[in-house]
Amino acid sequence: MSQKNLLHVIIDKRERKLMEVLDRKKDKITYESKQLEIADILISNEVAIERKEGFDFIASIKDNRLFEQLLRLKETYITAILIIEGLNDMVFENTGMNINSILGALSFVSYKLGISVIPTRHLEDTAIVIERIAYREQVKDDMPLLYRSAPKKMSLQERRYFMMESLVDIGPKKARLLIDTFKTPYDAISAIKSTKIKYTRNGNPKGISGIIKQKGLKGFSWKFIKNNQELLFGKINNDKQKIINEVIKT
Amino acid sequence: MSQKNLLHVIIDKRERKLMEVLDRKKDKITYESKQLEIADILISNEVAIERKEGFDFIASIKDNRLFEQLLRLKETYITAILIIEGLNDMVFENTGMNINSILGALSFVSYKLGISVIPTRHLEDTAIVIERIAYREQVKDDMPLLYRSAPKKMSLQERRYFMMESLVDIGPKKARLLIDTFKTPYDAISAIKSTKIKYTRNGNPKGISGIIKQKGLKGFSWKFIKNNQELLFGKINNDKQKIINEVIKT
DNA sequence: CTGTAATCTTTATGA
DNA sequence: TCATAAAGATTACAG
Repeated sequence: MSQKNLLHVIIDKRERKLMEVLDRKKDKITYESKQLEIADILISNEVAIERKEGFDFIASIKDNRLFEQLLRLKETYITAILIIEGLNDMVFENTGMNINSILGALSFVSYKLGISVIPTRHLEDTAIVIERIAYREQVKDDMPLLYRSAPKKMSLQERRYFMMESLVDIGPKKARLLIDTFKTPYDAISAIKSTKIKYTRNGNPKGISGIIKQKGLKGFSWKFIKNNQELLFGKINNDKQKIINEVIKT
Repeated sequence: MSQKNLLHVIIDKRERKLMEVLDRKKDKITYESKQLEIADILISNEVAIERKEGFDFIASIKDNRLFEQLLRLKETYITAILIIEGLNDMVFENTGMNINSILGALSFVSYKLGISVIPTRHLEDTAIVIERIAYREQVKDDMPLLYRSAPKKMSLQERRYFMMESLVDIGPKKARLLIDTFKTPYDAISAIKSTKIKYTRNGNPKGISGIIKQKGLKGFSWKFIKNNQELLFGKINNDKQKIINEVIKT
């Protein structure tokens, strides 16, 4: 399998060691070093690789770095590949992390995120994999029998959920509920704006009134309204509001 | 996270050992044993898993069994998963096979065939992976999506900046500028709402008019307004708006 | 990612 | 009707 055409890839500046390994394969593959923002290795405009060493893989699960990086990778390139290097027994055991979490993350990335996971033993293996993939993409490109989903940017809808999650006292569930009910962030925020806190005769807050209540949304109570009105609209004169509520109270 | 719903999978008759392991997880997952022609484990009508132990994985590369099986798997099920079990250094070394061939096959299956490869250490890991995937497919179908782990301990002001950053075509600088100018997210969003896009005589968008323009904020173009109005308020009838803008154009 | 702890909502109950 | 307690969800945090 002689390769007349030299393979060529782009490698992130920080991957010094990988370059050293590739230097020993000069006759087969060349590279250029650039400052890459998203991937570690670029095979083509469509194929990008993120490389993670075993320990860093685990660490990146904890701080959510892994999913952020991989989602960006997937958004940007048609084919996103994750090479996990040296994920051996030792790595699994020498982390205070739950095995379920590690395997769960692995499964999620591979089967739910649709990112190609390739395990290797060490950097030398990784270099081989890179060379193989570059060969397929750049030389043996005559095999188009695979269908891969086009890069998927975050949809508007996802971004709307996303936006509501920057409120306080909220998580994915409530964020979704708000957008699903009110359709747009503006309408959701307007709903919060128009919501009033009800008070008991003794002056204790108890429940809310307004469109959110009317729609029967669960999980939104006076504390949520109070905190988020402050966030969204600034300090509110609660005394004044309280009086009003006394009057309009049903 | 109590699982009221019991997970259920179908396992090929020959996978005796796997069943033994799953028997110890009776409270979480049940299975039925059937004669399966194509896959080893069936999670649903759409998701099927092929399980291969390290040595058999290598052996199946040699005799071409691997690609035959996996291609059939991919043809039959929407999501095809390959669990490679115990592919450790020993397996790599104790086979007369070229390392390049093994890694090449691995790469091919994962990135070119588009099959989800999940490496595990042993059968126990495999059982966990099966349970995790079944859980996602059968219970957690209403995906939490990608949600950003919003920094919970943030001052109100920081959170306002943060909220603006979930707009499109914006970064930390513009987000800050918006809040510093309009004080609250609601006022900032209202400013975007009331902003109009100006058009040239030929009907091409050019510049904006409104409070944002008046305040002299830099970096907010008609594209920014258009994209974020869509995000915040939903589709806008641009034709109608265009006409209005023609009239009010300064 | 997962599992568990902390927190908040809602429902139930008694005064 | 209000206040309190228990039950049920959701979110926060650590690993």
